[in-house]
Amino acid sequence: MNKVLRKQMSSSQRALLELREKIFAGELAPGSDHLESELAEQLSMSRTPVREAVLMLEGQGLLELRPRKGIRVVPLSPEDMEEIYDVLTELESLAAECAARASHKEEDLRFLSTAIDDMDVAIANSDLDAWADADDRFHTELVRLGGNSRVNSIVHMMSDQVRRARMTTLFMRPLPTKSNEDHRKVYEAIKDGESQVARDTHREHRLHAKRIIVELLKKHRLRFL
Amino acid sequence: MNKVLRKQMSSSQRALLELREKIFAGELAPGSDHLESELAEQLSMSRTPVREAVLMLEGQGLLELRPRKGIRVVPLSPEDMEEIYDVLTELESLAAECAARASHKEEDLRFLSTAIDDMDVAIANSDLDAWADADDRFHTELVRLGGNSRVNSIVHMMSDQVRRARMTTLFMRPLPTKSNEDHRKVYEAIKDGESQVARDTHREHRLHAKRIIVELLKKHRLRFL
DNA sequence: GCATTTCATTGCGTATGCATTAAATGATGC
DNA sequence: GCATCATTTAATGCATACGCAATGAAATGC
Repeated sequence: MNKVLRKQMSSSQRALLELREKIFAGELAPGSDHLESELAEQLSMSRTPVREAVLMLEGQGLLELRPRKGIRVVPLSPEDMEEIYDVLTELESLAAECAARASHKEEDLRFLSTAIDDMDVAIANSDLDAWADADDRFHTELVRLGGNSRVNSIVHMMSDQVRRARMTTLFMRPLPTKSNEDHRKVYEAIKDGESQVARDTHREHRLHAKRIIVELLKKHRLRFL
Repeated sequence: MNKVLRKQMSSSQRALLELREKIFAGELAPGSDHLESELAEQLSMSRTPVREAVLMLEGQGLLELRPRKGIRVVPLSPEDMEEIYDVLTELESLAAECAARASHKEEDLRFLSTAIDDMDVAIANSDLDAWADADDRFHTELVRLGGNSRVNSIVHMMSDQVRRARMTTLFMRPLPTKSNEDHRKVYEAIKDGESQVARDTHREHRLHAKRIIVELLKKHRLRFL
């Protein structure tokens, strides 16, 4: 995130952003507890804006407020992952359906196709970070094209909740070579306005991804991420 | 809400509850703007806990913060209603599917069947308030039985967002006599563990309800509720 | 008149300090 | 030793104060 933009930001905004980053980076470890005053010092500001940021992050499911026990970075159990993937499956499928129905012009779908191409390249280079980035862009853009702002924000919220865990599992699973076929099918369906196909294809894609992740977590006995 | 419990509540909690009530009751009108200090005075507390409550309510989509313009009670357009109903359709269908798959014992489903019976009674008495209450309980319980805590909280959030509008439309539409047939079908499917039937039936039920509401809003040219 | 600048107002963002209350510690009785 | 109660500690919840910055009004220039 741009440091220049940050200068003219309110302290609460800064707290929000920096806490998010620290959470995603694992700098604030999952399951760890922190005091308001401690976080305030880390961010070199008073408790007030920190409290506000923490409240918002609690609403987004990233922190848990336990008065006098500490502010906990919520850890994810495999069951939580299942919950989240189920929500993502339903809402992204809806988004795919709506995107197809909206009959977008091909140029509106450029971001989507670029993301798909980037994933191909990333896989060819075995570049997992690049793949994850492109995959993120695909899903973000898909949901944006769906045009439902609630779906959009919920999906982003859920994606944020699994962000940390995703980084971990990404390097444990086999290269997602086949997954881009699904992405292409979804793309084509949207382009051709085949809403039912878009929906069903994406749904299958997501259900499959969920199964892989859940088995992975079970196999490696990862209880909290 | 119990007044005794409220005594031992923190001011922020009280602010949260009372603002919610005022919003649902229309005492804070949709689209209206308010200053922090104004709300603080109404609730006879300082700005600090009000700010905290307002932040949380913003996160729940009930308020919109527009610094120096006022805190706006977000109004719902017909498009917003469509968005919300679409989310509810997907997530409640998922919940129905999961509830069926979870193979609950019949006694676990008692709340559900009671709610259905209550709707029958309410319809027989043409008691719309009682019907709305029972319908609410049905959907709440359905989602609870689904066992996905994220689905649960999202559905509650969306239901809160449409709460006001629902009250209005409720009295404009014909008595929902047929709708209880759907509820019963969903109930039976859950009891018998037929997850696909539960899902599809509830989905149809919701899609139908959405169509009715949307047409109603169009017909009456209700632009903001 | 209309546009532009200046100025006053005031709502908000943040820091700070105090009151509250939950947890931890120690004291007392059994 | 162990349980119970008093005491201490310290983190939170809230009120308050203050400065900044945005907004609207007034004043000035064109």
